[in-house]
Amino acid sequence: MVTTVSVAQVGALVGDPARVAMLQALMDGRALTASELAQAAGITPQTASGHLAQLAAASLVTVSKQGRHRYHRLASPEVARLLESLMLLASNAAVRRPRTGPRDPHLRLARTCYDHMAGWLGVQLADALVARNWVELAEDGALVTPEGLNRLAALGLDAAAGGRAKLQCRPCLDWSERRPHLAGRLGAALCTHSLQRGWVRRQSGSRALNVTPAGWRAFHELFDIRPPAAP
Amino acid sequence: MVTTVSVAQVGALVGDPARVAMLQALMDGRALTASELAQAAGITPQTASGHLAQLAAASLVTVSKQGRHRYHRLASPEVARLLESLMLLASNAAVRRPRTGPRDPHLRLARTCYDHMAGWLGVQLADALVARNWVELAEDGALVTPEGLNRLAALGLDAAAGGRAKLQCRPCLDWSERRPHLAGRLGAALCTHSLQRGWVRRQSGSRALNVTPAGWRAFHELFDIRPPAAP
DNA sequence: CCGATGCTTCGGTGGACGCCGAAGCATCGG
DNA sequence: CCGATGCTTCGGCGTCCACCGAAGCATCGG
Repeated sequence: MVTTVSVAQVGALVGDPARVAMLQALMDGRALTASELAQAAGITPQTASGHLAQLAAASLVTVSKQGRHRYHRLASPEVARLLESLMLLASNAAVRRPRTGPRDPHLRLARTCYDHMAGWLGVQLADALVARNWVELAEDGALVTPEGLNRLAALGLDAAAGGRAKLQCRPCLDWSERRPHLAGRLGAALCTHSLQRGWVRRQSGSRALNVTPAGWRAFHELFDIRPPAAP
Repeated sequence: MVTTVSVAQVGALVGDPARVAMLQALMDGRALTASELAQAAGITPQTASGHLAQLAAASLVTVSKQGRHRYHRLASPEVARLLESLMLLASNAAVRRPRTGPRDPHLRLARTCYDHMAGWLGVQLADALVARNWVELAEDGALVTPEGLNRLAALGLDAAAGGRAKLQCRPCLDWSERRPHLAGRLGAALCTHSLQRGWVRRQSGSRALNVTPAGWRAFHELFDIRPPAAP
């Protein structure tokens, strides 16, 4: 097993609290400077520098220097998916810790998960599409039904995804809700579509998404989603 | 970030060569004894015992005792997927190591990947279904086309998957071939179907699959797949 | 040219953990 | 009842590595 050592090396990289904190801070796809990441992880810049060098050497993050800043971002969506898997198993491991995921109510309501929407809103959207039989979701795979393909195209979702029949889909188990939401191209298309129409807005300096009044109207009309009673 | 520590703990578990070797040995879904796992990892039984206790405490593996043996298996498909992600990034990190994956030619030709088929055969099957426009595969999601649903049902694949329209699908990047193969329920159905019809047989004590003469005939007739020239 | 800012490298310290030998419990076979 | 097998716990050793202070380079603003 030659490759085993490599696998363990990657594992060891995500086995340190400081490094994981930095990677999680990058999970929305933004690029952050070394100092920002150091602060996110609660360590000094010189320690962070060492960690970032390791992450870059293993191609988990990429660096681009601009002036005296060095911007770091996740090297690929695969890294984001690795972190997803990790967070999933982490909360499973904390046996019956009822309060899963982040505490910030904004984050719990709606947030980005790399390129798609997660949180309460993400799960509601997934449920709505499943209820309409546009999509089937299993733990381990998703299926967009023929009807769903037509309806989603009629909504203009295919434009955001690059044309008809490009709405590949995959389930992504929601970190805070512990139920699947939509990822893959369909999930990404839903997210960009919602951002373009002004249904949701990125909350600066965070992965949280704010739902606008227009957004609540649209989600209600299209998917019968109302603001939750108890946030 | 309360949960961060948990995430790092799981990461640390997959950051040790011995533990990763044991988890990889479990990746085909079989249950193995502590001694077998110790041998697979190249460590003494007492060391393995400690590792397995940690893995069990974190719910990455489950244990069931039978007589004086204790059988260990992966606790859930999510663990298998975590390892997939890890192996993927690990081979990426090994910059331009041309020879990816295992060296055993049997493993490279065909093997199980938890519940579906991987290796050369798995990738060929995926390519064939994509070429027939039954399936679309993207890096980050899959789509079974309406035509594909009908054709796969006609082959009897839905029976193995539990009924019509239960052929949810997801892509899984092949470890040795570095190209996607089919996972999810469709992938699992293809695998059980092939096993039931005697097209492939499990090679005992390994994740490798042997393709039978009948299998080569079937794969050729249905998907125009022939044995590779250079194994 | 100079100080300030962002980031890195270097050295030394401390804690964590993987490893094995030895010994202790269970279970099976006879 | 006995020895053999499978697995675990315990203790001590060795190593690795995250951490920070201090110092060294780059870049920006003036």
